[in-house]
Amino acid sequence: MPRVRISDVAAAAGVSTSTVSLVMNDRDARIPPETQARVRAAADEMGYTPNSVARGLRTQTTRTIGLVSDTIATTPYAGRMLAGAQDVAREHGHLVILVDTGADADVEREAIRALADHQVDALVYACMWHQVVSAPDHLPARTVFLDCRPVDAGHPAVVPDDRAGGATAVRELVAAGHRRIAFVDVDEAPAPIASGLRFEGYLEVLREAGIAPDPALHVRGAVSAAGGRSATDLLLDLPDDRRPTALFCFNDRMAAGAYVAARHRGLDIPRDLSIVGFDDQQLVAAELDPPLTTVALPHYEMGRWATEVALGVRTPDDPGAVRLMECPIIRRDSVGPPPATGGDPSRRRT
Amino acid sequence: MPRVRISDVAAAAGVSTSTVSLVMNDRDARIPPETQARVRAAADEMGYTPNSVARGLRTQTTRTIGLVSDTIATTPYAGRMLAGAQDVAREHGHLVILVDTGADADVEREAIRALADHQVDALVYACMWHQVVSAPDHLPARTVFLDCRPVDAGHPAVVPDDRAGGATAVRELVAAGHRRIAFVDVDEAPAPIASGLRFEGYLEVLREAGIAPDPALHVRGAVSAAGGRSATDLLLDLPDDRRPTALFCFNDRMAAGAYVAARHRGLDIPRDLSIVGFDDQQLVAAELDPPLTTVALPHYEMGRWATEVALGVRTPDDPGAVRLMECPIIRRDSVGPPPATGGDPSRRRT
DNA sequence: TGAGTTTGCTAAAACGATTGAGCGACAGTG
DNA sequence: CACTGTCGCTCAATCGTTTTAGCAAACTCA
Repeated sequence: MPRVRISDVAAAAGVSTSTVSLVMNDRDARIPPETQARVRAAADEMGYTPNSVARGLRTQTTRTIGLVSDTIATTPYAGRMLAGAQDVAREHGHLVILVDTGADADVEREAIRALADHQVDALVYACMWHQVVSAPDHLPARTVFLDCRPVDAGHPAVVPDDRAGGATAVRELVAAGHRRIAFVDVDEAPAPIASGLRFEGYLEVLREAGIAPDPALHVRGAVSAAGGRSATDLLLDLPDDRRPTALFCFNDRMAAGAYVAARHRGLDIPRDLSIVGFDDQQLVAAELDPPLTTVALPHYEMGRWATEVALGVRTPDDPGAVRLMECPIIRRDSVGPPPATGGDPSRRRT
Repeated sequence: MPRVRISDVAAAAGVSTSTVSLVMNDRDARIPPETQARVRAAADEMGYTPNSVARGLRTQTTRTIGLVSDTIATTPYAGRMLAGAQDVAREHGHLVILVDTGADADVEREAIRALADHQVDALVYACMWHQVVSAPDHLPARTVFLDCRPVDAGHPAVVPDDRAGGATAVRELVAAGHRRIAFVDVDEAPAPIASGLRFEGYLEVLREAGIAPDPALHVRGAVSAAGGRSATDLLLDLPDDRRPTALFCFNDRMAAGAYVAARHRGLDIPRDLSIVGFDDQQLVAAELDPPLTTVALPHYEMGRWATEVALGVRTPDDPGAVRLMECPIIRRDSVGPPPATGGDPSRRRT
């Protein structure tokens, strides 16, 4: 069965297509209720909804937004950004056209072009993780950067507040009574922005608490469980009086490695060692034993924010500035008070 | 700067819009090379690309496909289906409009409507995991089901071959020499389709190998590490001569729980116990220690297949039948030969 | 030379909505 | 009664393409 057009409805209701359009869009109050009712009845009856393509051509607005990302879709990591974007789009009657460029510049250029050709009303340019990008050319006017910031401003951007997140993590540890707190960092080059920022937060809280930072407590490893494990081994090899009682890990996967390292020495978490991670990756943080206390990346909220400003339903408090989104702490069971004695902890598990 | 239209190019090249269109679409061989070159030069110069909305209206084809899913985007699980769909779409010059319904029937209905209004050329209806769904009404003609099968046929569908996948997993264990192989199943009600199918594969291979199935070796637990752990505990509590030497776990998360249970008894994997999982969830399978041998769900391939048939660039070998996609085994380090003796394995770790 | 064919292009009609201008009927007013 | 306003609707243009039909000139051939 072919689609029903506005002219079909018009014929059925005995009016012109103009009238149908006017009624369907509530655009002319002068049309008497009876006629409105008649039109609406006909439309419902026939299951009419306007063809978006035709409408788009006429109104120059398609009720779609483009979402281009480097690898958001193919990776488990940041799906909730997409969910946030999606939800906002739906709330405002928009559809989202997603294109995952696989971080290929040619694909990206082509995608942006294609989205422009499709007349998306807005574009959100998303990255997998917090980074600085050189904004591609020919971006639509309404473009918002998500989880990345363009080198040259000009478009709104939202990223996680990694510094504050780092501070939150460390503050949790300090509040539990720890004073020897290590930062299990990544050793990638160039260092991810998040790394430096979280470290800043770490130092800030140490300063707040009057704890002198010990360079030996800042270790690095690959971004993986294995990397976290070997970095943690370095820490646990320190002499008793310098060994940390708590770890702030760059992310949950590295924290998982820290668990392994601790377990291999018979250390109990959190009795002998407290750990806080970052990212709140369900599959790892919640499944660890004990479940990991961690700082969540506000992916969903960032996705919402970006889409709201792209759609123009929200204006940045401080246009021009990069919006920092708060990273909340998720308390689970990997943080406790430091062990009473500095002595060698039991090698037996309870 | 406003978009450049075909009429701008026509003016610049000193021809009519018809000619420009004809040239751009290679539709009339009678236009002499010089004119073609002139038109193309003008178009390139001005950066002209046709407005997809206008073209869509005229040609009744938008070069977009709709992808509606229950929760594919918001969950780490099946992102690669999306990637497969995306890649195929791009290869054929299409864009994908994604809508995640959150498994809400109203949202779904509305989304399908909206996609139809936008005149998507095809629709793929994706599910998070292999299930039977009652196909919603008013689906576009070119609809394909992905990772689910409609109760009433009528549209092509593709799902993983869970039975064969189960067989593959168990065959791996049999090949390593195991004879007492347990199936750590899920205990959800109703049981997921995959559960029954994988169990069938399990039984099939046992039969092949002349091994009598032992009902005590079929245990169940919640779909989580905790569930896997407690189910495994049941198994490890069995008397020595009935205790399994190998586990086939319903999925990787449960396998992770099995690791925990094994470790708590001082069992080494794979020396004392071999384990194979299912799903190949990177974050868990690859990060376990030792890395988990598992059977992969062919999400990417299914996404590709579904999109190819939706786009009409591939026709199902057997239209009407549900396409079963092979689940390949990913060999890592959690499978080894059974322990030489049936005696009590060491409680010390190496 | 004239008829037919080919060449090189264009006019104009779609596609299906939205929307500003406007028209006829009627009511109200002076 | 003439004039103005309002009401209830419609006309027709428009958005930017694609595509069919076809025109005029050049060419071919008998």
